[in-house]
Amino acid sequence: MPTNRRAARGVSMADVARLAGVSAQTVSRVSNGHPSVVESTRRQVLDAMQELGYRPNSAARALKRGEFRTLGIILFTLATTGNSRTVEAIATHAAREGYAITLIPVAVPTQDGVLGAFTRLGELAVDGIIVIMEVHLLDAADLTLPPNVPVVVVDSDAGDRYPVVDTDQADGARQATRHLLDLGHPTVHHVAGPVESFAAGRRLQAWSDTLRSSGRPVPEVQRGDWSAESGYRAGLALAADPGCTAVFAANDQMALGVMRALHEAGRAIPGDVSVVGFDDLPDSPAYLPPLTTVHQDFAEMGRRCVDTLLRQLRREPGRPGTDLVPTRLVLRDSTAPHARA
Amino acid sequence: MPTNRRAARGVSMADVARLAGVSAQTVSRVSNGHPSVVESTRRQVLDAMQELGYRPNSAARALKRGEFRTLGIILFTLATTGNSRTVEAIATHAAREGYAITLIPVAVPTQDGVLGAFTRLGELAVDGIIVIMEVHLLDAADLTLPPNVPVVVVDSDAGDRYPVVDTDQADGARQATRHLLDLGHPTVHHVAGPVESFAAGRRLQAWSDTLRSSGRPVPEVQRGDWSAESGYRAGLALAADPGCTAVFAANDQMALGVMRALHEAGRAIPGDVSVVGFDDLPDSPAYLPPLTTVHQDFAEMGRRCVDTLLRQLRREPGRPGTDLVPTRLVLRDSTAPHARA
DNA sequence: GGATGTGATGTTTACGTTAACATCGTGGTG
DNA sequence: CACCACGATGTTAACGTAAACATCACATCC
Repeated sequence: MPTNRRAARGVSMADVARLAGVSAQTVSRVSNGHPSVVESTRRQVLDAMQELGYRPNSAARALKRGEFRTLGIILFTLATTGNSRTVEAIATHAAREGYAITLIPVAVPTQDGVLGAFTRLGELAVDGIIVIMEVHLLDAADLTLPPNVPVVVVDSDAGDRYPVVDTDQADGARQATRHLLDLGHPTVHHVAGPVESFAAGRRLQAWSDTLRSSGRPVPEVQRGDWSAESGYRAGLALAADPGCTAVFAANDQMALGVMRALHEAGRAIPGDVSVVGFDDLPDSPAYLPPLTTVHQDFAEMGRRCVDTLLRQLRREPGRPGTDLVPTRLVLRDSTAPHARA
Repeated sequence: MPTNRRAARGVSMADVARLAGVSAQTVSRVSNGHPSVVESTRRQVLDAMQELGYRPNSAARALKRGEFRTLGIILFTLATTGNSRTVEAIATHAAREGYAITLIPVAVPTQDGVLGAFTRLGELAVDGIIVIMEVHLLDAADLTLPPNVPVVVVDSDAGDRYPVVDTDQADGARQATRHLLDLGHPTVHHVAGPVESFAAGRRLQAWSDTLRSSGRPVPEVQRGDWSAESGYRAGLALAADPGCTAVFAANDQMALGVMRALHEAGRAIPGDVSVVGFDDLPDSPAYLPPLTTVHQDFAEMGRRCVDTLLRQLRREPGRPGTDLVPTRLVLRDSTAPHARA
């Protein structure tokens, strides 16, 4: 067992080369699996590396190669399920392609203006950037995306400025609304996400479009902030309206809150009121009752984000514009045919 | 408006220096906010940077400075709330200290052995590593932490090998169990997390210790995997046991599942059965009924992780061993005094 | 007015790696 | 046997930045 007395910090190829009795270039070749190194030499070098605790300096490597093999993700928060699952999917797929992921959390602008150390995004050691938020919110946070760095955007309408990958929000909302109408409900109430969210806007728009094109009245919108708590507040308002028999919540968490409010008000789900969510959280089958909801394919999203970005990096021709990942409605127990009075 | 005709890729200090009519060193000084640059020169340099679309090459910078200003986080998944919230807290606090975060997802070993590109963790461009999992699981995944890189571990008992930061699992579980006993329940049933999880083990241990030290019987443990679905299955088993009046679930999601199972079995919560969770998810106040649970302070965890790691990086004296973040019990509506028969 | 200090800027060099080119020996070929 | 091809290894230079040192102009002091 080698005694790693010597600090790894500062062990360079030159040190390894000296100990192994070869040139630094040969060490480099071994380190990169280059074929033209004879087995005996290779062994010697590997032994020397082991003994000295050598590890390649990726800064030097990146400098030489002109790339970091790292992608950056800019977002406000990981706290929403959508974001954390998207990030996970991106990280997994990027790893498969040999890229690491750097997380760049941006303090919300309202939050006493402290932006941390990332006022100068250009200094980040990344080859490309994935932005998970509305682009104009970046501007609001006083951040400018570095020019000439490939960018992909999620949850935004920046299709003209950058390639966009997104869940097909509109189609998901349409399916949810349609489903409730098909069950015979005269109309569908909506608990929307925050105004700043592009996804929330698209879901809202598709909901009202669907109602309108079916000649149904469009009830007043309840605004939430994605949290179950805000859904609860919206639910209290809806429970007070006896004409409300069907609710489409813009995400599962708010649907959870809505259901609690309805339950407390003595409205049975789905007997009196049907509820549909959006996201298909892992927990939603365990809600009371199990929630009918729109399934988002986060893994596919992550895959497409990475692929789109890598295609730009490699200067391959990419279809520009917006790339929509399909959704599908998952039927569970929170929806039922309208009980006609 | 400058025409960014020239590709930013390849714009170096030398280019900026040439255009501004100064030396590269002066550009460097401007770039780093060094004080001894006269205002007029600084302006010239900044204008030249702007015109050329210059952005510092962080690889070269890292090479020169010998540090990346980046911390790596190794984990299996972001899908659990605990992980994603810990990561978010770490990222936020690290940013405040001027460090970026690199995410290193590790495919679970069982998952057809594909480890992606990270077999050689040593090549990562990070100054320190935070491991969010049991260390021995890393070994199982055939990964070796690079020697001489500062490491902090979360959710592990590696206290002898590395500094550990963790939630005070034992105390949280003790509070939960105590609370139920104090309400008069003869004993407390437990829905535990998966056997691989250190946190799950600690919660289980503290639960049974608490029961034993109070002279109570220790019921058979139900095993879950953190998911609401697994909690539901455990809940079905518990609902079948008329002697079960108090349940401590090892996390909120499983508590959610337990409550659904109890509800379906016609057991009222908290009338017939009291339920306590662990985590205090943002959603748990919206559960039916709002869940009494053990609050974890993820922000504090993230802060301590980063601080501990940075202290090692700066070679400051650090208290070694395990650093426990306190928990507190949040009382809501899912627990009530035992209704004596 | 010459010595001295000070602040602004320039020059040199090294960080660790790898592409490109150079060298050297070995074995095969006509 | 002279020549060439080829595989293994070595040498050189460059990637972009910043520390250390050098220089220069000018103000200050006796």
